[in-house]
Amino acid sequence: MKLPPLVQAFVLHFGEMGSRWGINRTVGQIYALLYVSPDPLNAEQIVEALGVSRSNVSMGLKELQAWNLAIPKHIPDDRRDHFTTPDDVWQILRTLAEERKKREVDPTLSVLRELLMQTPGSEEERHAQERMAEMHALIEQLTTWYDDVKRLETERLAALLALGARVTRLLEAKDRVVGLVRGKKEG
Amino acid sequence: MKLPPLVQAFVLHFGEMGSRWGINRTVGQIYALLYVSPDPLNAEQIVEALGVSRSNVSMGLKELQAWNLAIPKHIPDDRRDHFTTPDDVWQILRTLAEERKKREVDPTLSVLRELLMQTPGSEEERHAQERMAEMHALIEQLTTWYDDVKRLETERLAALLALGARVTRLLEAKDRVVGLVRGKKEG
DNA sequence: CCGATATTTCAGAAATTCCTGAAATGTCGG
DNA sequence: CCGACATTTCAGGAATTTCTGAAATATCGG
Repeated sequence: MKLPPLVQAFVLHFGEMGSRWGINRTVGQIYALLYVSPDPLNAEQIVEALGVSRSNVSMGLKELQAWNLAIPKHIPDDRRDHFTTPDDVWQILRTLAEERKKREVDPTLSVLRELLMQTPGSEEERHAQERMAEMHALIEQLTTWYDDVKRLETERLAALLALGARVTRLLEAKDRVVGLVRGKKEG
Repeated sequence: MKLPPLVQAFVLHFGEMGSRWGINRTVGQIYALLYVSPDPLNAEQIVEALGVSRSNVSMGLKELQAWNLAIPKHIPDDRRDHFTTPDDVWQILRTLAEERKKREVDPTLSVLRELLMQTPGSEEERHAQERMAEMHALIEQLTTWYDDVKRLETERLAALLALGARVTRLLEAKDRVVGLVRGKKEG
């Protein structure tokens, strides 16, 4: 691997973290490389930069495309496919959230739904189902919130994040106002 | 593995999902089993229920304890350790978020900070560092929000979730009110 | 301190995942 | 249709992770 030290450190880190993120080392490294690269890269360039096999790069790119984290970019007068990552980090965040939800949450949600349909055949099963219902309710609430929030434009989303827990103050303020208005009407 | 069908299906699912969640099959299965079990279980009972080796269960329990997802429960007049999962699903959510952040986000944040301190030695490195700065800023913003929100009591947190994207309406309403008040003062 | 029981450690076997090189397939200009 | 190049597929070897059984360690009542 021959890369500027800064880039190399970044790429190696993504390789190492790969296993924790549920991707393999090469995929992590390819992503990191594309992310910091000023221009789209073709497979051969990635092979040279990372020192891995051509076929490994091919598979890695395929996986990144499946995640929508690598996008092919056509370069005029060049037959080879070139790839970049989406450049807006907020878009990357959305993509990551969407894909992880799809892979890590949705299957469980669907299994839970299925199991909750069944009739328990014993007290033990009844209790288990109750616990599954709790888990199901929580996941439903989270995904509903997520489906809602993901539609916000980036600017609003950022504003919401910046506000953080202070939104609750706003909620309280709202409640007070509502209380006031009710008081007026009724009083 | 001899378990009621409902429980078995749940346990097997968690085992299968394990790899996507960054834990191994046995750990997933142990967690699932403890989660739906009405009473704390000891290692031997887990061995019987799952049909895996005693040592595997021992290691699995150790890992779950490191995640704060299995807690030892002393049963009077019994030397053996018994385990449960935290029973409040919201608490489980908090624990999961905290642990995943610690394992999957913090290391990257710290690497990014370090790399951003360095002086780029080329235009390529300068550009890379710029991209890293974008990523760093996003992660900082997310973790700041998270650190903020995680302190909320469950009830408020749930309220916030239930509100979803509608908080933005509240934000707009607030802006209007502020505008009104300003108008009054100034007019 | 002893014996009984519970738990942990750990080396190596088993299973899984990752990576490679070779061959197959695809795609383009001429 | 051919030749040149680009990409993908895939069998099997390499690396890593998971799991087991045996041995070591820990803990308790007596």
